[in-house]
Amino acid sequence: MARLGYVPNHAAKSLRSGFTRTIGLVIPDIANPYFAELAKGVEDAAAEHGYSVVFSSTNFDPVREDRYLDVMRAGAIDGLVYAAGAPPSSRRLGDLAKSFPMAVADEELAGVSATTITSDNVQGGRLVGLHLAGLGHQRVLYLGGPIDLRTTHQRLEGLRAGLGSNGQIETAYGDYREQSGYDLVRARLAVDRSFTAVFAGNDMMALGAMRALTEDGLSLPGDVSVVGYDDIPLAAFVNPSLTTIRQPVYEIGHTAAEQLVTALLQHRPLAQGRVILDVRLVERLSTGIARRRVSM
Amino acid sequence: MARLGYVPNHAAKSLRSGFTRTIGLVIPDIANPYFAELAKGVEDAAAEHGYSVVFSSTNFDPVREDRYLDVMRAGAIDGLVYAAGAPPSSRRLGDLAKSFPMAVADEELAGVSATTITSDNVQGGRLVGLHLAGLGHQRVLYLGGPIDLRTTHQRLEGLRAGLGSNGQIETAYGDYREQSGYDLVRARLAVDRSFTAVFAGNDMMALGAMRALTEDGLSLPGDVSVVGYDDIPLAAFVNPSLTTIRQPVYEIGHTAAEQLVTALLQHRPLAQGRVILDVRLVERLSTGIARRRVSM
DNA sequence: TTGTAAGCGTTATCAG
DNA sequence: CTGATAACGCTTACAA
Repeated sequence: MARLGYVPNHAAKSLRSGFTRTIGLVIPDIANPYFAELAKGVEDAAAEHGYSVVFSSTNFDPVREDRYLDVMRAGAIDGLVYAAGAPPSSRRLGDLAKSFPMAVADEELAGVSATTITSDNVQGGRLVGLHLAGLGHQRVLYLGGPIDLRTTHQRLEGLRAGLGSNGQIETAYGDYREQSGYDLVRARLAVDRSFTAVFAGNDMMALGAMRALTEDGLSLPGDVSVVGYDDIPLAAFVNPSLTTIRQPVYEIGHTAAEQLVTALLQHRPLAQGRVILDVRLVERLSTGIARRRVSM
Repeated sequence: MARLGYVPNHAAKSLRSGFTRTIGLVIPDIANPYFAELAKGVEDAAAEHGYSVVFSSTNFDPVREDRYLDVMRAGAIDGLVYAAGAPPSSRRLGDLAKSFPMAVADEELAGVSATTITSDNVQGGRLVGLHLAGLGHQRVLYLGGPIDLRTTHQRLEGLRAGLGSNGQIETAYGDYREQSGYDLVRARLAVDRSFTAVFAGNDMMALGAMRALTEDGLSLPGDVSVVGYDDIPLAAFVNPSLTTIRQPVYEIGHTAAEQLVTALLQHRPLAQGRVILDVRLVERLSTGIARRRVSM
């Protein structure tokens, strides 16, 4: 009978069943290609199971985050993929995770014990360390991301391990934007020119670092090698092309949503596990043999 | 009082009121930076009015588009921002637009009389034509996007007008991907080397064109000038940096959602208007004075 | 002013 | 096994 185009009303169905077949996705910024790719993974996984995705770019705006908590409490979504980092403000989210199905992607939220899907940040750092050590680098400038993110420390930890006991690491922390990579390198060059390699917390900061180094008259990778993180599309196009760590960001999003949705469909609580996906080094032209160290 | 954290149930509210305070967004691919920026505009405008956004990347997949029609008919969303171009398959969408609040962004859907928000594609083409004519170019290779999109023809029309009566235009049509720009230029070079400039339908095709030209031993912009369209972030970073038309894509998304949501809030049908936003030429290093024409 | 009842469209349950 | 009924949580209208 109902093949004259009958479609059950969504609101009534939700009211009756308690489920909306919709999940939320919270990210810092959809226009950031890294998170756009993650969103794509989330949406694909959701669609495979008949779920829709409502997304929210928070920009770390507490107002916008709060609005989302209301959406959750109103039962407008059945679960949440949270990939917006860990602003100290949203500690409230931690409590909520206990009672609301939630998968955390891309970052480990301090104090939140939900299923977490990340890539192997320690391994990423280690691959960079091994690569640089293999090229003879011993003095490395590490341009970390936000200092309150765990990934920032994990990548440093890996770098230390990969570089070995002869390595000497200077650290500085930025905010993942191109300008901050530029600023940090300029500031560093003013006091210390002994490093032969820069490892940046993401590709945008690496680009900023390259800009600062080039402006200073240094050649890449002749004088200084640069390594990024993420492998955004830009990385292959800049000059010199950027050696970087490729994160399986689509997979991160896909896995997070997959875990969430299958748990939802089975009326089963989310396992409080950790999924750690592999990363790999993409070797391009921004890294090369270390120059002999010049005396300061 | 209800200030111990009471939040009205969303499904019940929707069932009763008939409105969900949610709009849909249909785009071809969220991982495409152009559409990600558009999505950001949509979400910002929606959030300003308390609306949520569920998005769907269709990839022009008819199955996924059909699923969306059901979501609409189920009343899960109050309206739709459609920015997924005009695949011939979805003519059905045209009928639906008559009965469902829908704003069309970025493209004019043939036969769909909804509010349409685009940038001024004729003007974009004209700016390119004037720019190239001013540099002495007369023979231009136009690498259009999909031939069934109106924008493809509008930009050509503008180019013709801007170039003036001395201009000679060869045309070829691709699919907006880097590879198609590459392929079209290679094919063209095999039969005709008289053009001194290439105008590509988007930046990705322009990059492909640059690759093909460079591989052929031509210098940019010494031998051939290249102009793109969109001004994606990559455009500023490639070598030589790409002269291109900047579309206000965030504005397109924002305006589309704004129109949709305000109409919804006022229980008023969407005006069947056209909003055409201005574009501008971003002059970079991929265009220069036309070389003296070499004989074939 | 405050309170009660009906109905939105489903689905699950229970009686026939 | 088929068919009527109640309940999901809210809002609006009407009665007290």
